[in-house]
Amino acid sequence: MGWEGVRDEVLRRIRGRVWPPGEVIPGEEALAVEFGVARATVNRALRDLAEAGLLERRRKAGTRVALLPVRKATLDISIIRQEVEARGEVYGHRVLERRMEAVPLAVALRLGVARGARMCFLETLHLAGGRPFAHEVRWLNIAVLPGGVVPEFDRLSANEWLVQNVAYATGDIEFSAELATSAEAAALGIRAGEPVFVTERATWTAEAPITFVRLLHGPGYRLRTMV
Amino acid sequence: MGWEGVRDEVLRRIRGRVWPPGEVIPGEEALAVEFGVARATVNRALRDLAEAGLLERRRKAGTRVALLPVRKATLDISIIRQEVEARGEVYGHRVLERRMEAVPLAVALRLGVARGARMCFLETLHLAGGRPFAHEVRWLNIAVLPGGVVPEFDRLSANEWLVQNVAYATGDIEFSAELATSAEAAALGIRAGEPVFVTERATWTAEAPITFVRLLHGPGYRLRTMV
DNA sequence: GGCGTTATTATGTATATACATAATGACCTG
DNA sequence: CAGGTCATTATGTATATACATAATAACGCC
Repeated sequence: MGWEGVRDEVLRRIRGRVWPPGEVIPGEEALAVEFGVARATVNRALRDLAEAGLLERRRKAGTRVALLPVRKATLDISIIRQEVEARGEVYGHRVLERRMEAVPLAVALRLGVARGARMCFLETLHLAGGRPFAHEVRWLNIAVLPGGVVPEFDRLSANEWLVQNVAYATGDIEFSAELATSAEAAALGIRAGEPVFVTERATWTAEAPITFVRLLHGPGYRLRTMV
Repeated sequence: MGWEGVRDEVLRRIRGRVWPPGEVIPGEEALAVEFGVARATVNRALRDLAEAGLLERRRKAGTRVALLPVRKATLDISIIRQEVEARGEVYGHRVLERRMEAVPLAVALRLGVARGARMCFLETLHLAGGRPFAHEVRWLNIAVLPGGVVPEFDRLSANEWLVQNVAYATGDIEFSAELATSAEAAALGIRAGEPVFVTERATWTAEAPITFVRLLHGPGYRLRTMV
């Protein structure tokens, strides 16, 4: 039995309430003997379940089944083109606006730059099968662009361009529900006052902020994940 | 240097484009020699980065920096009470409805039960500091309840009760933006036509479907995650 | 009994070694 | 040269062993 086998058997016992929530399960050594594997193999299996939030492990105290399991769902944050193509539709995008602009206060706070700092403002419409799929508003720190030159983004979307040309970065993401403004509705081809699914994402490296994006998906859009 | 040290150094090289996207990085053996650690230690570090979506690993082909990194953001799916208490507010909940009902077609499809199957219908309001926080509509398979008896859910919310009394389960989650109906708006204390953040979650075990929940958060609610 | 110190213990990590597995690329054959 | 076969190779996993670490439990002192 490999580590996945051990994991599945432990999972079965948790689900089957052989080991109910809150209960301390046998130690790695004991399980290794029971399953006839090395302790390292048991460790790998239990570590995996702990990372998934089903077990809580503490040195000396042992391993117990999580009382209130904070399940961890993993979202795949993909590039919009991938998302559209995964639906079997043809991807396209149009740059609506592209200029230098002082960032709004909210964006400045989110990215940690001085208020009034000048960044590249981009407004883009992403298309799926020729129809509006998502409306994007983005502020981009030109300091991180190689050579300080802002590309046209007419062939490659800013998202994709950044992924391929700027260092891998960390960031945070916020999802919310809002009402489309009339301008946003017009861009997305929906009526004003219809609900939009908003994704806001701030990205930065250790050295500098990179970009803040606000992405709007029209009614019917669903973000899916498995637990 | 431990495995986290190796991971951080590799991450630094990826971010610093020492190893640009698409490039094959040195093999585990070579890195182990360079860093002065065992191959298992390098393996642990690279595996971690691969799980995060930054590296792509294939036997024989080697390890390369992801060209289009599908970043994996982990959402912590917690119990609503925890979420409210994490905001420093007092949690409460009220059961609005509780009856047996034939499931709507959409729910039947989502849970994989026969259309028209009878399940327990629950309508609940979650409160934060006495004010409406989320509106919950739930269908619950009574077959999975120990003894087939439906609890009152007046002390413990259905969510929490299920976590503690029914086997750990798998499921899927969908997030979307919708407009509140007048009934929903009334329950949440908002105006009809305001946008709501919708979380729909289906849960089941290998044996049977457990529950389908539709959770509505009013305007201002934000789902946050880090990448 | 209260409180700080120490011993114990389960998990965490590191290592060398060995073999398994999958995918590539070279080779061989028709 | 096409196409299938096989050797090669990097990662994947398993193992025994050793030591590190954190947290508890036991101890002993005042």
